[in-house]
Amino acid sequence: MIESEADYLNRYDPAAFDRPSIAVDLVLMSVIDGLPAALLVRREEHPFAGSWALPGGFVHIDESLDDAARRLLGDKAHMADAYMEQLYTFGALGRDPRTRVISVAYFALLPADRFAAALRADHGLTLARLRMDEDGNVAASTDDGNGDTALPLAFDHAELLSHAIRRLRGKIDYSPIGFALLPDRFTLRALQDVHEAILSVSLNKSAFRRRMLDRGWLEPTGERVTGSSFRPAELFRFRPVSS
Amino acid sequence: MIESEADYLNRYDPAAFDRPSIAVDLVLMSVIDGLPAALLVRREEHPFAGSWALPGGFVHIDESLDDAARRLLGDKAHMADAYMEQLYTFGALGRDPRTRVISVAYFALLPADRFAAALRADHGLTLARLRMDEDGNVAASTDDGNGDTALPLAFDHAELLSHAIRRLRGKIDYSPIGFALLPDRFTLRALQDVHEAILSVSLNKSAFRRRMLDRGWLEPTGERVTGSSFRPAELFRFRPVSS
DNA sequence: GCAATAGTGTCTGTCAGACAATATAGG
DNA sequence: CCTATATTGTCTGACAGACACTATTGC
Repeated sequence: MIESEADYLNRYDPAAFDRPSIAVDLVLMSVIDGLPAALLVRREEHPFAGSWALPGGFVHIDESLDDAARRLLGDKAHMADAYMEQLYTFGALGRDPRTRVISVAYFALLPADRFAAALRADHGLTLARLRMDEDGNVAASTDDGNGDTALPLAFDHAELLSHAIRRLRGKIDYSPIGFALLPDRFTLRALQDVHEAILSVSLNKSAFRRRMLDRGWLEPTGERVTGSSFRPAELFRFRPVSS
Repeated sequence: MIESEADYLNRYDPAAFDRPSIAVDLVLMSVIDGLPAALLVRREEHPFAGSWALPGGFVHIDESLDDAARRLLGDKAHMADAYMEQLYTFGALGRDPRTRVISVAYFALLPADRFAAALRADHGLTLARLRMDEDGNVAASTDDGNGDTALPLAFDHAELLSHAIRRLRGKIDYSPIGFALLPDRFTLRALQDVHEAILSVSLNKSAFRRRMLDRGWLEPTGERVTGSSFRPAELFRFRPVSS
């Protein structure tokens, strides 16, 4: 089809049209105490003052989306790298009441120890436990010492979290992304705990071991956990290539 | 974390920053003659003059991404509705040599007859056959009467097509999206042909029938194909709810 | 030996692939 | 009856869930 005149003008004089702002929001995830968790920031200003939001920021004109996500990972979570994947782009009209903002959501998977380090390094971050109900709705809460306190979520960020958990659930069984949630060396029980937390089901022990070992992703280190008062478990390492 | 001043200013004065343009590109797909197919537009101007591109356009300031995709479906493919899904957002720096454009790709699935109708209605559209090699690279070609002629693809649109085929491959076996590629009533053989074209493998006939019938998605109509000189196949209908 | 968890073995049901057998339309 | 495709039936191997059993550590 011949390009219409409107398209032609639009392409060659893009400044003639109002343009949305483009942001990247990060779902920084881990598994903490048997539950999926994410890092949130408390909003101090309107709109949604007092609610919690995902860390994010605008995309600069001279950086790719992936670069923007990596930059924000460093700025907000104080780490140089992590497993990261683009999730979905949110572009509804009223999602930010101030102005038109389209957000490209990324999610990053972090081992629990690096998650804890980010929380120590930046006291503006809050550790949120995530629970998804049968309808796919996600609620965030935090342990404030007296138990579980709900954290109201700003913007459409509950929806972003829901997408992140569903993506993770869909991929964890057939892709090696689960290993990004564990330290370098880990036991099969720790791996199973991560899978159970993400999927929110309990898995059969021997079937899980069989399946994981048959995948060819696990390399026995020969080392074992120390300090247990019972039979120590073997430590495994993730082996990236299976061919 | 307290919002940084830069973020604050950015949020409240977004015009102070250069902003990328936001486009939506459509991967309009079907299965034609046993191969996945897409509708392309020939580019008459630089850059990529003489190459083929996916139909697309800019997102207006007062419409959501989904609305923009639906609008373009009507403008470019002349149809009111189709199964449509957001695919991925492409934001590399040099992807459009003229200016910074971020493209949100959507894909739509169309039955072969509506695909053919779009081609008749709009002679600017070209039917492209898609072939994906082992590395996931997609090549487009067309049947110009003398056989298969390659169609060079503009921008990063080969990558968009690759994402579309991979998404389709990943979902067709466990979700009912395959039915969006078939007319209202269809035979099990036609359904199998669609699956084989998408997955680029040949499937076992009885196992396929068993699996599909067990899914609970198929409703026998009691009617049969007419005009065959052999045993006529039964026509089925897709039944959306399985509960 | 006891407690507690790691790790193994075996049975069974489900399901997909292979492939043979039967059914039915037009001619 | 013949041809060509539709449809069904059966065997078999792969694999996951259930669950019991064995192994090993500190005390």
